[in-house]
Amino acid sequence: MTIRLFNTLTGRIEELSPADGKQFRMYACGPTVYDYGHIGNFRTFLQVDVLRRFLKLEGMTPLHVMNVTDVDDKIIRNAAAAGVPIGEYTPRFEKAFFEDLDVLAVETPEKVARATEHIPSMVALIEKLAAEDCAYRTEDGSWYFRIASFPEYGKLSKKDFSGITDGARVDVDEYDKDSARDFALWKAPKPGEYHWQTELGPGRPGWHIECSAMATEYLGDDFDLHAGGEDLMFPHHENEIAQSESASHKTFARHWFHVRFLLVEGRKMSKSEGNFYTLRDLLLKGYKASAIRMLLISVPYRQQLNFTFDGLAAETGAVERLRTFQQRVREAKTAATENATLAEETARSRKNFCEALANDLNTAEARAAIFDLVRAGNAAMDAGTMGAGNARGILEVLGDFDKIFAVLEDHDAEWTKFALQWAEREGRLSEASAEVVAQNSLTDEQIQALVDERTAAKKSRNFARADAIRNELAEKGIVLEDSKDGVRWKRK
RNA sequence: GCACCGGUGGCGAAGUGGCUAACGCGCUGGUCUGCAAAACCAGUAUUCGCCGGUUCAAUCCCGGCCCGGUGCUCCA
Repeated sequence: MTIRLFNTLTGRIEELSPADGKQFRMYACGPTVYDYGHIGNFRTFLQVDVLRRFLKLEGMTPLHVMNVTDVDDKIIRNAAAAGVPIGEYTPRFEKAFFEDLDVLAVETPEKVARATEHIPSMVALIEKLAAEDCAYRTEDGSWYFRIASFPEYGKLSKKDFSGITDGARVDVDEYDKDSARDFALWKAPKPGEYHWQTELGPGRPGWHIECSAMATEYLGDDFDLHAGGEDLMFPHHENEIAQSESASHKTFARHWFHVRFLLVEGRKMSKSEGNFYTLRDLLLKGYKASAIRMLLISVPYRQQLNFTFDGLAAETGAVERLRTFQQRVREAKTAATENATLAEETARSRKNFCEALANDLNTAEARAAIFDLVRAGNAAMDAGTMGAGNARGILEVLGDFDKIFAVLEDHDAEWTKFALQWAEREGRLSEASAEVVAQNSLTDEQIQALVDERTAAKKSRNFARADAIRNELAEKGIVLEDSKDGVRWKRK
């Protein structure tokens, strides 16, 4: 199937295919590991995950490179405040970041590249730029990119820089608003600052050169797609293009994929608004990992997403419905004859699902296609008209759905427990909601023992005792489900 | 200020120049149950921010206005 995706560079929806016909080479800007990731960060990583998973479903092999920025102004500042070298400051946040990706079922890219481990590539690239007369050194020993040497500057973000002054420059990542100016490639160390001793002189790399150097090292001068959050379009990605194309004289990334920001309860997420949430904040509040993934995925990437707690609760229910359905199809007694209508509906669901994703990654429609199948399947099972072939077909479609959405397997309880243990280690257990703590105050074995006692009480028609146990568990957020073949329980 | 995106039922949200305006949650009714819960089924927007215009026909195209958001500065 032809995959069509919006390309920021051309402003059009275009066909997506690997240049070499087989391996899809993509680069995605990763985290700056100076703090825990927030849900806005993860929306971007999740949408890139959906993209790479869909490429795989369509038979392509991704070669996906992601950087980890482990040296920049913020890291230097925070590490100094904590009184440790940056090399001791970043590992815990990098570790936390990858743990969070696991929680959200985000696949690990084929290659993860740390900035501090690629200094020589960056130095080589800057030397190349200097040879091309696109980079120059200043009195303090820093190196800058000469924007005036790259007439196409602004082609990604559609900005007009024709009036740019040659030689105007800024030396830090964070600076006061002025005009766009030459950006730093290499920053000379301030007194006492950590630095590398290189052919360029002592210093550390600028933020933009890192991605250019590492993308080129692993993917070559030109590759299929470059991804990131919408805010990175300018200046970060614009600068990457300027550096890379000035050095290689080739088109850097053919396709640019930008994920829109999310709002929280209708407002921009910010610490001052009090609506700033890390993944771990949400787990400690009792929201399930699968619901968070589902919510952040369900709104197409080019659309602003309004993240709300009502929405999160709704997605919990939606995931539950899908899981219950899968379980029911697996265990259903099938009819002797196949249901032609149901087979048709199953095929249509699968077709709609793929077509929706192929159409600029419309996850909302893809998801709707699966719920259509849930309804049709349940109705057929109610009527006792689902054949064994029907069941196989439905499970196959659910399997494909889950290759993208990855929410059917239930790891929620273990991730919640993981977050609680982390909070305990960090002395942050007080941030957990009372309900989450209560839910995890009993072990699975203790719960099962109570459930068994209730079943026995029911059998001897001691409903008072049975109801007392049910209430006791309910108070701890544990719900029971009576069915013909026994009792199931779960943490709500 | 300049540039850009969006405003669809109680909430989240898809979509289309004319056909029943998806889907999830919620709500209401039903099936099931010792009673519940869970599960399942069914119903649930004559209407798509406001005002004009184009058109035989507009929620969808054009213009203006109002509201929310984003970029222009570190940010996913």
